Amino acid sequence: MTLVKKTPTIQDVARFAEVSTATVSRALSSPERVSEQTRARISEAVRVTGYTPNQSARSLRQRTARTILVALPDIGNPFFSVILDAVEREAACRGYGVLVANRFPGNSSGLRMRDYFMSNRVDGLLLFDGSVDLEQLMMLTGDPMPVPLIVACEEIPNAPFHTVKTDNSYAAEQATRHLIALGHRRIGHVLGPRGNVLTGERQRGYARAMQVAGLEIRPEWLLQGGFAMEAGQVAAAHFMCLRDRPTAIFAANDESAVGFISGLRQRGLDCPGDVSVVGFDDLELAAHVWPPLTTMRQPRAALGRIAAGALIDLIEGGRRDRMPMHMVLSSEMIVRGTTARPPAPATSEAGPSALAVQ
Amino acid sequence: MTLVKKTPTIQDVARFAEVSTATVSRALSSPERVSEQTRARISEAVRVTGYTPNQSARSLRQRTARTILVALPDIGNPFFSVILDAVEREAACRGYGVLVANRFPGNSSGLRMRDYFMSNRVDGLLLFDGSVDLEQLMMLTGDPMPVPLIVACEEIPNAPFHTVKTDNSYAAEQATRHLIALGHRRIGHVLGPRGNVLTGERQRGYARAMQVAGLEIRPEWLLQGGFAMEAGQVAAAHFMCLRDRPTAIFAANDESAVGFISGLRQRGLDCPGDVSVVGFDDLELAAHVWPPLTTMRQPRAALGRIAAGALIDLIEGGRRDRMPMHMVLSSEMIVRGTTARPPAPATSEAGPSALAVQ
DNA sequence: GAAACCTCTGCAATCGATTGCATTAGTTTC
DNA sequence: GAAACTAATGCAATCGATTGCAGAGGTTTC
Repeated sequence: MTLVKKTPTIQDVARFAEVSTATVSRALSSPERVSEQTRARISEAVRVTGYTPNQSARSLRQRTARTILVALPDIGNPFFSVILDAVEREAACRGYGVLVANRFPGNSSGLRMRDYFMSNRVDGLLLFDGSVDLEQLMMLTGDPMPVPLIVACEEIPNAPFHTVKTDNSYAAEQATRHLIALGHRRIGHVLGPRGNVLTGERQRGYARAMQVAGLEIRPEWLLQGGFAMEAGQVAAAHFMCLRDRPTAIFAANDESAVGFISGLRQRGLDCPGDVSVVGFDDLELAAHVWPPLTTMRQPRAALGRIAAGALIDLIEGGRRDRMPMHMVLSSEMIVRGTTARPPAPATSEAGPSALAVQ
Repeated sequence: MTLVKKTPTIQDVARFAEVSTATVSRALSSPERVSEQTRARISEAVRVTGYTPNQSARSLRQRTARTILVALPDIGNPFFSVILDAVEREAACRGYGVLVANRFPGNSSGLRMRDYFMSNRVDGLLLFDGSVDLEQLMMLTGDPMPVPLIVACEEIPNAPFHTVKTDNSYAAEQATRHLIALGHRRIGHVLGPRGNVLTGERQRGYARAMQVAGLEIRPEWLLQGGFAMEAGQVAAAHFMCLRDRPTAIFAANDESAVGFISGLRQRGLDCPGDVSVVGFDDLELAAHVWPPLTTMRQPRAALGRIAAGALIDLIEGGRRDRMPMHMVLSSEMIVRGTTARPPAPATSEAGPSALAVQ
């Protein structure tokens, strides 16, 4: 009914409440500084006019945007989208908006982020993309780290940033130990994408578990892979070519695990009958494929929430700590249907050679 | 090296280039209005100072935020996250930022969106969430639709908004026809969530295909479902209880299809050996589960791109057309491994009763 | 050569909220 | 009862870019 000509401003509220704009502003941001009755008049005026503060004006004056920038390598990936969900929730609760920036082809991403900061559109950066150019980033943050920045999930080696991540290496070790505990001795690993930090950490965890158990790591059991389902399928094809196959595989993530299992199936091998497989991440997918996937759960929602919260603390605290802070969340083993004891014949067949090596 | 004390402003550029700020502003936004040499001096000054326009100041003056708000029911869902990806790309290309707003518990979402507009943080709204309160929305858009708004994927019935979506009903009809063409006569449908517009459209398409082919639709073959994998698994449990089972199922989406298939498997039924299943959406998942899922592909990336483009056109065109525009993208049948001819015994068994009904 | 017309540039107001400083009125202290 | 203090409010500058208006200088037109 009420045809709104223009969005109401603080002036309108002030006029209606018969006070100055300064008083209105104070009534809204620090109510204790305004007398009870004036406050009541202003509340009423706000209600009647339907006033909402203009964020641009506020940003301009206060030099804060109440917005964070979330940089992701791939929003389309369910791994990240669940995290983004949690980030958005946390930010919204604390009155912040969330701008998303997906990785761009080329390495222009760093520049794009720089632009967001320079143009005062965002107050802080939540970086999930480890591939951003380090130099561009350093240029962004300057020396005394003037830009609130948290690197999450991925990690930029040797860079002095706050990080929030999960215990990748230890989790990978646990996943491998689960297979060992089941009786597997010949265990392979589908690697993550080449050059990725996480790939390295998970491989290290796998290697440590094998070493500790005194098991052999054959180079041909390290299957080239990646974080996509296709990569898992390709790894399965390579797996089939092995003359001396492992009885279990630790895959770098759930998607490669699922691709790997479906690749096995296509070629007549059963999981977990012939080969046990353990994944990493615990995507929704994992519980619902058949057989349901045994995997290491990464607390993705918690990670998003904590990262966003920490970033906003950083923004509001104004303390640009010299000491980077590292928060590590722990993962959890979720045992489902893709892992089982090794097949009897395979074990006896492999027995001698495995012993011979030790 | 260069320790930046403060972000440079247009004043700094003006001083360096020895012109007024007005000229700098014009040189950047309408270069043809500034002489060649002045322009060169200003470019140089911009380069040296590292100037980037302050977006808050610009927004305040021009009353545009160069930002769109994308409202989603569930960012964590891969269906939407791929769309969001495309939206972000398109928006970025056209110089717009993307703020995301996930659905909030309660029905406060509409108010939250209203706030974004009233506070001048966003110029337009891309609405993927059909559950937003219609009244709150109308209040937002006012009568002559002053707020650029596009409803995508979902649709708000009887509301005069621009829409971008796929041909759900027709696509569902095609999916069902595929099953009929394979020789199935007893075909069931795992429904989407109750009350959802898409659920209705897909069910209608299913019903039309069945009618046109002269096939019976038994009420007990309409299995309660939803868009989640769990829902598919529950539907499979109900399916098993049927005394007279369909030989094929059209599931409302890929996730319910995958859940359904895994539910069948758990209970000893094979797909497509015993039951053929066709899904809807063509998520990444679909190609990589085993067997790979036959499904109707929705052009999600195209949808995101087109919706974002149309919204920005709307914002920039300034033409608040009275006539709502409806863009319909078409889906594509993707035949993979979950559909096959019906099993011979089941067909002969069902033959008489099916004939009797006709 | 006066009028009309460009082209280029600067002045200063403007967008809407915040905030340092000043002012008024009322209260406490000794 | 003067001094000191506190509480509540207003004035006006400020954040940084954009833009209507006007003026300077030059060119074209008749």
